[in-house]
Amino acid sequence: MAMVDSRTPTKRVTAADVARSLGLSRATVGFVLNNTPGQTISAQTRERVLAEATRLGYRPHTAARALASGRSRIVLVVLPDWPLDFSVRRNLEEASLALDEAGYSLITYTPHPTGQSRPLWEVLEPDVVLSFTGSFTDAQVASIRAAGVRAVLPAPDAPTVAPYPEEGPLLQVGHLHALGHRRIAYAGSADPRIADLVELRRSRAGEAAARLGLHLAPGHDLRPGADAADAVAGWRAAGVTAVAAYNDDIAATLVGTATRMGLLVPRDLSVVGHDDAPIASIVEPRLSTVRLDTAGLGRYLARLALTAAEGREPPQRPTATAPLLVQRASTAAPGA
Amino acid sequence: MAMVDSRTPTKRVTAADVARSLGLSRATVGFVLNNTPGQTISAQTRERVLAEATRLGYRPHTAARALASGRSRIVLVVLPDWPLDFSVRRNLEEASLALDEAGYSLITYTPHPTGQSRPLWEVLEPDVVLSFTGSFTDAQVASIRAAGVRAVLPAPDAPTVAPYPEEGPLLQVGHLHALGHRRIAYAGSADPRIADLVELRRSRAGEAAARLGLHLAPGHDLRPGADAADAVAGWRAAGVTAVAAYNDDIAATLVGTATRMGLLVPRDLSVVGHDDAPIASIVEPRLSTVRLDTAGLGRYLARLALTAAEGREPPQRPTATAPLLVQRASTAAPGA
DNA sequence: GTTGGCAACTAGCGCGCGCAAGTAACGGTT
DNA sequence: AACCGTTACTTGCGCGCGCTAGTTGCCAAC
Repeated sequence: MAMVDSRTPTKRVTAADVARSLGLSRATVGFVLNNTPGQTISAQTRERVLAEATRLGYRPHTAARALASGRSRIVLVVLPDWPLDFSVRRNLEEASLALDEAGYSLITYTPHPTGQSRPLWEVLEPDVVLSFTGSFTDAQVASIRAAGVRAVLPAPDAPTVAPYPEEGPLLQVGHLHALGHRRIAYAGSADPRIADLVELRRSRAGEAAARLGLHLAPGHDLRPGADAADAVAGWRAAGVTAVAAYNDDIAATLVGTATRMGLLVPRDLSVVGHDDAPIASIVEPRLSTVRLDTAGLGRYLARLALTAAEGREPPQRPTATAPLLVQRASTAAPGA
Repeated sequence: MAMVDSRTPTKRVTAADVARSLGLSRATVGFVLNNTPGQTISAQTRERVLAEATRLGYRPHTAARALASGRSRIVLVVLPDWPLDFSVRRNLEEASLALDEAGYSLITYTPHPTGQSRPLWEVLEPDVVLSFTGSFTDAQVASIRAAGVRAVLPAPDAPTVAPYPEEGPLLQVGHLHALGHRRIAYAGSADPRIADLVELRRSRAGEAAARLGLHLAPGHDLRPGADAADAVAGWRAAGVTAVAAYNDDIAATLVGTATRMGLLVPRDLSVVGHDDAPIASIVEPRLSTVRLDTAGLGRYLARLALTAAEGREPPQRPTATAPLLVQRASTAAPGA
């Protein structure tokens, strides 16, 4: 039982310590700890090494390993400037877990708009730099390449790999239609930084409506937490009975506004969210929403990074399962 | 003009390359590039080295430097689970810039709720690990220390340096008391990962109550999104008219539960949150909450990290970080 | 003329690890 | 008996850098 004094930090345990303590050579210890292929180590020795390593509390020195092997086992994910949706963050967590299993670490990085500080890819020397939004500027690619990073994703010459098929709006509209709603509107987010994604989801919702023989009532772009009384009043006047929202924040904002106006959700207005964020089950009434397979998407992202790190072929289309509509209390038949 | 072929990455330029190209020794180059104190280098040589380094595109190898010096020049900021609003992120950017000027890099890290993957402080071996929320669990501190990190902020033995003095609960209880509430309870989070922080805030609330001549009614630890009908019913039976919540998620969960039970917030129950998270202004009624003033916190954090990294005395605490009670619609006088 | 001091460097070790090359022992083959 | 292949290791170099302990030349002081 090794008692660690927190005041005078004990000198770090190296592979040489483990070797010395067992009367073995450092190389043998290294072979065991790395499972180096092409090396034959007796099962007994392997056991002893592993046991002694844990007993002494050995932790490989990342910098030394990176220096010797030339690979940092770091995947740097470059995030956009705008605040990330809940689903995106879950996605990243999942990717991080998957990478972790393979011995890689995922680090996120939001470049400064000013560009004043040294980009993280110069400091960390990651094996892979991956843009979450699926694009880098030419200057960024040049900078990353100059920093010695082998794998940049997406590769400038390769087509963009869209992690999200954006089928959520289809489920939203389908759900509302199935409940009997015929006048449906789409509520986007007014945040200009995600205008593209909002537009994409809105058009997907429009397509879904068209396929059902409807067309969407005029929509509004809202700001989370801001009062949306005008939008709600407008929809009511236009006979809209249900709204599909860009995400759960927007949906909850709508529900709050409607309640404040004396309306009853879902009787007077059905609202369906997107992402199944925590807020969806916190607010009253709890939000019907779309749950994405963030785990599947995250794993896909991880495999993308892994194959790039090891110079293998990128995986096929994401294996993520289709999104799922979670029905809760914010949607019902019109007037019910 | 060195043309870099993006396909076959050029071998990296080392300090030895710079030295060889000038007919100098590696040590001299190192002294110039590091501005090593106690070394006398002629101005001319210094110029030549710097010029040649930029000409060849020399970039110090972070891992090698970390290995040799024993310091990674990395500051790891541990972020909370909830999404950060824009002002907070701006503060982090500010901190990052300030650290960058001092040759340090700021890396943010959000630990996974599951805790399944290897924490980043084991991988990066940062010089400083800094909790943005001002608290670590004992397990976290132990893990960080075990990873060989010298400076952990806030230090467990020096709570006075914490960026957040945890005065929020004081404001919460004071606010409820001022509204006329005399039977007040505290609602914690049942999440075991933040048990310490929950306990700290709860005891702060208890102290505040005692100072006002009250003592807190028995509390409950809740789970965000889970129905808290039992807790609410118990409080009602005990004559509790107001609840201070650990954070806005818990507060919103309480408001939702109460509404579902047919109670009216704040008439039948006042609820005050903590953090002024986005959800606080999304739900209906909007939550009275405590806003932690993050203005200037970024630069303060940077200075805090820097002094810790270099073993100097920590700076004084800026007065700007005093928390603020934001009154919205979830609190009122009892029965009002 | 010796000494001492200082400016301006250089030689080289060590950080911890990965891995190529070498070695010793042993059993089986020709 | 010589040779080979396999197992189970060991020796030792190199990754790039920080930094201590020199070394050299030159000039001032006694």
